[in-house]
Order: sequence, then structure tokens, then C-alpha cells
Amino acid sequence: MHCNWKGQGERFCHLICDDVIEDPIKNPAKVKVNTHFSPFIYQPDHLIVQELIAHNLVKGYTFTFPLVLISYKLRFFSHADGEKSEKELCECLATSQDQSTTDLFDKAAMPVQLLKIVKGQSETPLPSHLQKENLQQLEEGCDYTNKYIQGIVSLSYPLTKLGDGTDFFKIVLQDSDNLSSQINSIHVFIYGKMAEDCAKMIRHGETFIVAGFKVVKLPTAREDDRHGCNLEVSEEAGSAIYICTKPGTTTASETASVSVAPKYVYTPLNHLKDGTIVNLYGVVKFFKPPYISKGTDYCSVVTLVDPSNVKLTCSLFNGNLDSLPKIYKVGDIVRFHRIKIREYNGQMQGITSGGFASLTFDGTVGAPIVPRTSSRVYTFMDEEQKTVEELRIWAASNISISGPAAKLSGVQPMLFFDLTCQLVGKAKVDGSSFLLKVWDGTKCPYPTWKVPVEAKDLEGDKVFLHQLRNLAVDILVYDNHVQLAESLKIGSFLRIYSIHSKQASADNEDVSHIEFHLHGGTCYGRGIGVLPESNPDVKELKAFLESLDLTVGQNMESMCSMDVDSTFDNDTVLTDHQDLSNTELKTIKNSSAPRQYRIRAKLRTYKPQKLHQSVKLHCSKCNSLQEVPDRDDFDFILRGSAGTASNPELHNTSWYESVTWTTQDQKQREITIHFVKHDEMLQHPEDTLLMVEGGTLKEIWKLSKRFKCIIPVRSTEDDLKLLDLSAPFLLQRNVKYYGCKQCSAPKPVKNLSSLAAEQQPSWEPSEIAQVLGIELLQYVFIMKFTLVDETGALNAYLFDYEKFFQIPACEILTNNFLQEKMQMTMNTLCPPGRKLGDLPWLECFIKSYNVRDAMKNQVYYQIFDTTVAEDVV
DNA sequence: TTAGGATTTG
Repeated sequence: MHCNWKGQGERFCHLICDDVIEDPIKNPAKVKVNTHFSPFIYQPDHLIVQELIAHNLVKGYTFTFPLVLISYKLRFFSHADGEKSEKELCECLATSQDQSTTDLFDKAAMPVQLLKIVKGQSETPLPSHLQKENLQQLEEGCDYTNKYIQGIVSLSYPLTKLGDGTDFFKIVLQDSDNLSSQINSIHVFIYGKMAEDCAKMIRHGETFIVAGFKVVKLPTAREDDRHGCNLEVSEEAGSAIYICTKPGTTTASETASVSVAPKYVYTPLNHLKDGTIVNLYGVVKFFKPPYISKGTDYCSVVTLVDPSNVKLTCSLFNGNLDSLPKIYKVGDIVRFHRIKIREYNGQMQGITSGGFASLTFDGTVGAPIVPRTSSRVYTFMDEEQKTVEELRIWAASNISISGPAAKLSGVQPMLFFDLTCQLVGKAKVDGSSFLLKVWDGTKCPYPTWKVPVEAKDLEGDKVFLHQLRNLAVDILVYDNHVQLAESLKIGSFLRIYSIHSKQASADNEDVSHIEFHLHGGTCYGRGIGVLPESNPDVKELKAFLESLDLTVGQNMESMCSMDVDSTFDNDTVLTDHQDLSNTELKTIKNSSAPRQYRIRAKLRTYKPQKLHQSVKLHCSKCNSLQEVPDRDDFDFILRGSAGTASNPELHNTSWYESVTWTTQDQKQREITIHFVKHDEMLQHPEDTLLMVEGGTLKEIWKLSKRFKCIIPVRSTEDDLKLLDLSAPFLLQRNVKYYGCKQCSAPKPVKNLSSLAAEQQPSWEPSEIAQVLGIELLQYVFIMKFTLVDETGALNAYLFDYEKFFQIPACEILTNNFLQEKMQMTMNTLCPPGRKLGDLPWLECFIKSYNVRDAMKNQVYYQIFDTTVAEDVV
């Protein structure tokens, strides 16, 4: 990340970041605060910043926040006076970007990576642990594991083989940063698979980055501009190569290059010819997950369609499971390179040929386009991204994707279904069958069979299996699936395709039970697939499993309740209108924004836990949020203004009477109070507005108890003026009212005379603010609620002035009774120490909305039109 | 070579 703190005056600065990282939640920036700050945030949308400002930013505190925020420009106001330099105010510490890199490229499998360059910058950042090394400083024997050299490929030699058969590729790298330097090029020797990969991909003129190389000194000194060392690079040595390609640009040298990255041509499925080897794209209409064939290889059968509406069934073989396409569901999109086309039974058929390679993409419109592949090297450019997007859109209306994946809670007897689950136990049963114990966190509504196996044969955590005894189910797999089942690791996430749920009853049972079989054969795609943890369905399942409390599951069981949920059917939140039916959280998360939903969920947790931290100030004009200044801030400003003497010329006008006191203490301060009159007369104290010059915090507080309104002011030559807007411009009862520094344009205090002249001055804060040119900040509650239901979890923000808790946010900070009431409400909604299953159900409305910037779109959720029911309050 | 889609019958 490249961040700059840009100062704009001495009291605040901007943190500006041009980068937008793929997944800012996973890649937070770390910022260390070097002085006391109250953050003020320019942000088109206020809700996503609440986590940031929930913290009390004090000196030395390091906080993290999503990079996406930084790109919106944050502004921090320093309470420290004087000329702090930008660096002193805040500094940007290291950021972690490894995650986003591994998302796009599996580093272990991808020693050579192609980085796409957009606007002169690589779209994918280099791993953050890599440090750039200068060509001039290379020395033999040093450790370059975490260093990289960057240069331009100025020359490459043909790929050759060494005596032992190892591939060998040699290039000359020119140091583009130091062209004038005497020594500005170095030879790079690349060995093995990397040599082969690089030879295919490298073009002259491209930027080449190599990390984890070895420096070998040349035997003799050089007289030309060549470096005295060579770089040696190989996969075995842990090297990594990054080749930066510029899509759409061709250089003159490219035509002269010895090895040019191939430009692929893709054949539509209606143009396939017998005996050809082609590249193609298709949408998966049917597939068999890889299984062990009767020959020597794994086999996967895949049927594709494309917008020509022609089908192609492909038989794909490979001895390495990883080399077959990683298809997880119908609707996935694949790109096959070098697939052989043959005619069989009057139809075209695809079959793997030498050099077959595949990429697989999630077929969901709008999902990130991240190829699943085992290839070490692949090309994937803008136009190919476009192809995937187009196919997704076509498939959305042309392929019937099987309905929502079955959960154990939704199984019916006598059907076949696919189950996404976690493996928790396994056991050999006999030669032709094998037992898998799995769970998905939901409970099968029917009694399920237990396959009898000897305890010693059962692999898996015994304690865990015992905990799951009412949730995990036995699946018996047969014949050809046994070998694959044996190799599965406990804890892994599986999708088991076409499980047969069979109703049966044993002689000694009154009621029938359900048996789960994965029969032999591969008909209808029957089989077992291992899903990686990066799979979105796995992420969701994992989050759900982690949210469960297993001891509760057993309590539920002991209650013999088939519908566990109804046991706790005591909704505690009423909603304003009932025009929506409930939507599951999973459905909401899978839908596009903006939309409105009614949900039924449990409040697993909320932030901030210290409820007073949930109160912020919001400007409805610029949509900014800020922390409520503390009393020290106000005191500081009052002390600052006390140095300004009251100007007697401004005393006693037509609309106010002025009185000055001198304090009895040693300091002998002057306090001036201007009593605003009505109809040329003083009012009762409880109806009177005062303007106060020179008071302390304590004095102003005391005055506010007795008088209706207090406006702290100071004298200038020609008028009374409001204090700095970090201080409240108005105090009324217990509430301090603040103005937005951005949006306010303070007007002369004498404008108040118009209000004073009204029939019965109400002294409404909003009216006072208006005549004084102040944009009134409103007190709001901002909280993050983590809501869960059977289908998943979702974070929703509460942004509320008064409605939700039926407590005005402006009063909470000064009213102990209201604070207790709010705490009790939260304790009712989310009782501390209670298990998830015991939490009450809440019904509320949430709306989804998009937060966009130039690079990405993120969906957020907000609670609206919801009020805590009377009996809870 | 293997599979060549089109549910086991345990």
C-alpha cells in the first residue's frame, strides 16, 4: 500500500491511498496514531466507518481499518496544538497483502506468475515480505530469500536442456532504474520447470521480477557492462518469478522475440471438427467429480454447453487428481486448452490430449473471477475475463442450476441429493463399503441409521464425535468410491454428490429410519469432491459450524423437540410494518443490493460492547460521523477563549442585557453573561437564553441547570462570536449541541435577535442552529449487530437517532437511567453468557445497500424501521 | 487404457 499523510494546515491531515486491495477486510492497513486524535471522516457512506471511530484514538494506539476507507480520504483532527508535522500525527505501518495475492495465485503451485498491469501498476501486489534489491549491491553468499530484483528482459536465449535433462533458459535483465549506471544488466539462469514456463511466457521488453534467487560470482572480471555475478533461479531453490504483462500493448521488439506468449483462439461448440485439438469455453451442464478409473488415471466426465446451444461431453483423464478441472457445481464455467475432439456415436466428444489444461470459474454472475487451476502458469487477460462474464450472463437464463443445496435438516426419504458437509469420522466396514460420518450443522428431521463399526476402526476425534452424535450422519459409500473415501482427511470439507436417502425400518424398530448411501458407479455424477477452504460455500458452512454451540444441541435433543426453533419462539423486537415475509440470511447474502427484507435471526454479538461508545455525532448534510468530544476538549477551548477580554462596546443592546463579574479567586477572571430579552424584558430563567463569555466548564454547567439555553461566546471588535466548533455551540438541559465543521458557515450572533423577537421563543436547537449558520450534528447510535439464523450469519449496522431503543441518542451520555435501560435492552436481545441456541429470536427489517468506489462494490446491511418492543424496554 | 452421463437394490 502506498499511503501519504497530506497535511492541510497544522491541525489535521489526510491519509490518502490510491490502492484498492481485492479484499480490504482481509487486508487491513495498520495505522499508528502518534498523538491524540479525533477522527473526522469524509465518507460517502457513514456506516462502514463505525468500527474505526468506535475506538478512542489515543496516543500510541494502533488501529486497523479497511483500505477501502483510506481511498475515501480520512481526515484526522489533532487536538494537539502547534505545528505537528504530518509524520508525527500519524504514520502508516506495514500492511499485509499476502492474502489477496494468494487468492489470485496459489503461490506454492505458481512459481511463475503473470501480473496484469493496469495504469502502470500491477493489479496484484507482490507479496509484502519481498523487498527490492539493487543490482549494484548483489553479493555472492547473501540470503536473497525475501529480496527481489526487477528489470527489463533485453535478451533471451532459446530453451535448452542440460546434460542431465534439466530444462535451462537464460535471459539478460536490464536494470531499468539505473540505465546510466556502468553496470546495468545481469544474466539470469533459470532451471527446470521454471525455465520451461518462462520460455513460453517471456517477451522482450517486459518487466521481469525474480525473488528468492541465488547470486553466483563470475569466475573472471568483466570488462563490458555486464554484472560480475549471475542470478540462478529454480523452483527447488524457492525462487519466484513475476512477469508483468501489459494487455493491449505490443512493442516492436515483440515480433523479434524468440518466444512469444501464444494467443489463444477459442472454438464455439458448434464448430468442433473430428480429429482437431482446440481451445474452448463452456458452461458445465453436468459433471462427474474425479474418480479412480479402471485404468491408471483419475477420470472426470464433463458436459459443456455454450451459447451455440451445442453440448459437448468430455472424458478427461489424468494420473494427477489436481490436473483435472476443479468443478464444484453445475453452472461453473471452464476454459479448456488443447482438448482433442473426436466423433463418437455420431456426436462430438472431447478427450484430454497432451498439454491439456483447464481453468474453472464460479458461474455466479457478479462473483469474483478467480480461476481455479493447477497449472503453474496460465494466461488470463481482460478479454478472457469478459468471456467468463458473458458466459455467466448467458448461463443465468439458459442453464437450470439445481436448487439450493440440500441441508441435512431438509432431507426427504427416497431421493438423491448433493450434500456440502464436513468429515468428522470414517471407518472401514468391509471390502466393498466404507463409512463416512459427516455433519453440516443442521439436524436431520428423521431418525437416521447408525452403521455399526468397531470403535477401533473408527477414525476421528472421539470427544467431538460424541458431541455431534445427534447431528452427524452416517453415509455408507460403496465400491469404486471406497478407495477415494479412505484417502479423505478428517476435518476436510466435502461435497458428496447424489447421496441416496433411503427409508428403511429394522425389525426391532417401531419407526422407520433414514439411511444414506453413496452407491457404486458414477451415474448422475455420483461421487465425492473435496472442497478447498477458499470455496464460498465452505466459508459459509465453516462460519455456521463455528457459530454453533454443541452443548445446546444436546439440550435441544433432550427436549425431544423436532422443531427446536419453536421452543424459543419469543420474538423480542416488534416491527413497524408487516408487508414483507421473512427471508433467510443466506438468500439475502446471495442477492444483489439494494433491497429490503424482513428477517428472523438471533443476535450473536454486537459492537461496541461498551454502549456509550456507540453514540456518535452525525452530519446529515455531508454524512460524516465523528466522536462526541469529551469534556476535556470543551474545557480546553473554554480556557483558550478566556484569554479574550469581553468587549464592553458589545454589552447591553436592544435584545440582551449584559452583566460582568470578577471571580473571587486569585485569577480574578471576568465572566460576562448576556441575558437575551423578549419584548425588551428579561424572562424567567427557565425560558432564558444566555450568551456566556469567559466561563469555565463548571460554571457553564451550573448555568445550564438553571437557564434554558447557554451559548458560549467570545468578543471580537464588532460582534460576539461562537467559539471553535469543537466546542458545543449550545447547551440545553443536559445536552450539548455541536455543529459540523465542514458544513457550517457561522453567521453573526445578532441573528438570534430575530428568534428572540418571536411571540414565544421556543429556542429549539435546530432553529438556533439555523439562524447562526450552524449545520447541527445529530447524536446517533451506531452499532454492528452480528445476526445469525440457520442459513448463515450477517453483519447489519444499526444507525438510529431514537427509534430502535426508544431512547434519544442525545440524552444517553448524560443520563445514567437511560444508560441502564439501554444496557438492559441489549441484555435482553443478546443475554450475556447464553448459548446461541438459547438466544431469543429477533424480527427486524434490514436493507442492503452498495458502497462503491472506482474499483469495487461492497454490500452492507442496515437495520431500519425496527423498534424494540415495549415489554423488553 | 481409462469413459463414452442417464441413479442401487448393499
